[in-house]
Amino acid sequence: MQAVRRSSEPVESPAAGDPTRAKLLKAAGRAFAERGFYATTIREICMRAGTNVAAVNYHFHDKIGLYTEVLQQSVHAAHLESMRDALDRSAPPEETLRAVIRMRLQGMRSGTIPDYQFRIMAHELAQPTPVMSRIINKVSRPLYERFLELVGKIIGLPPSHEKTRMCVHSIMGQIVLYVLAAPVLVRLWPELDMTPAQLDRIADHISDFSLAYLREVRSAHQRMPRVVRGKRR
Amino acid sequence: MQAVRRSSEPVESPAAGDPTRAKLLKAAGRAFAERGFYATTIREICMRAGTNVAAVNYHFHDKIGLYTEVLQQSVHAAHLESMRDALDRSAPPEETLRAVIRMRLQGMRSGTIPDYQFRIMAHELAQPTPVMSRIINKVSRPLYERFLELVGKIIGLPPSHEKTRMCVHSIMGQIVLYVLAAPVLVRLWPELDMTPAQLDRIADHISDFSLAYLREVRSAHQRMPRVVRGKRR
DNA sequence: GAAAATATCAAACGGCTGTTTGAAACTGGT
DNA sequence: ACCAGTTTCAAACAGCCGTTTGATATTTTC
Repeated sequence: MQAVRRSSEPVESPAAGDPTRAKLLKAAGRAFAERGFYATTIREICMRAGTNVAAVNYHFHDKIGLYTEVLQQSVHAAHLESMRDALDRSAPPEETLRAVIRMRLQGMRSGTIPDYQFRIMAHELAQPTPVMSRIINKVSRPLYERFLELVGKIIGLPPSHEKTRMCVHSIMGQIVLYVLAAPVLVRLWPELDMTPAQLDRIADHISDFSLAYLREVRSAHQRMPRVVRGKRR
Repeated sequence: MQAVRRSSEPVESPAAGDPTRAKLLKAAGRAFAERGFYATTIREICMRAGTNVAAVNYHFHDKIGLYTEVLQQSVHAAHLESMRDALDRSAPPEETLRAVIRMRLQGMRSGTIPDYQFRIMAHELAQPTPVMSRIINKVSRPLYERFLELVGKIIGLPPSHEKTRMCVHSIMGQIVLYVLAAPVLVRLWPELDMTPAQLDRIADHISDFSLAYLREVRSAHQRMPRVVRGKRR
């Protein structure tokens, strides 16, 4: 009937001026994080938001339009900025690595925004939606490349070197396990309660675990630096 | 109308004597691995299997009955046996670790049975079904505990020690990343093609990466063994 | 070879899905 | 007080879902 509000509108503030739109985004974020895009129903979102079923189609044109906007707004979340800042800060690289790992794991506390993002990503990994590609290129790639640079600095190899990439993957994997497989881990190890203190202990372990190898690689180069020079891709 | 075949029946052979039952199991395994339990439709399975829609309800009573049997049969897959064997073999623990990691990653080649299992597990992590708990206790827990023993032997700590657990998680995480996040990794690093040769290189990297820290922990104990003795859980 | 048990089939069932509709309730400007 | 523009709402839409039905085909049993 009426001209549907598209994302090209000037208003970008999250909650001001449009209560039902904001309520829908909030409820949708929660719902999508819990059950994924396909399993979440519009009626479920609207019930949580306390709106009519038609509200989604009126404000976001589509179910996937709402989903897109939920992911879009999560891109601009504050914690991502701070993560980028931490990666760009010119502190000693080993220190930066510790800080980033710790930050990522603290973002796992349930109810936080990065927690939502991670859960949505878990659903995307299992059942990709057409929206995923954009998010990867916008969010994951810049972080990934900064991570490559950071680890490359630590081990003394170019960022695009295969070994640098594999080291980054090893660190990412350790973090991702606690996010994606948390329910399984808790079942295997009931004492794992994910309190802030335990998350810090886990973060420290991941740092220690990873730095042991990274230092080994660096000192191996410093002893015989001629072997690995070709900038393999 | 008729007595529905239940799993208590004596016949357990996978493909003999009952073509449509076997066809359904095969098609369902593929479909569930690709799209998960909830997103897979009975009609889709039956179309792939070339049977009538009612066949699923006749042979397995339920959609979830079929799913349960698919998971059940995957438990008895041969590669799990060989994995258990490898973990129980009394070879030097570091060697065993290398072999297990390599085995797990080679099982990632698409189309193999362990690949199916991993993909189904990915869906379970995102959207658990009531069937998951049983599978975790039957499959994951024994492997997890053998893994704890193996790593505990390497670092010289009891299997239930927190550090042992975290080391196991660090190794698991590195492996799991390549399984669960493969599509994202390929997008971030297009040269990652998952050929058997590359999978072996990745497996070797994970072993090297992990053993660097494990050896560090062991030698730290050997130098001052009094510090960490209390069998924390 | 007739009777009984088993297996397959097309068709339909109720229920839930995303989306649309057109009327009603608001809103701010003059 | 009026009216145009915007937002809400109950109701309905077509379509797919898992499951059931009762009739038909197939196999087994004696």
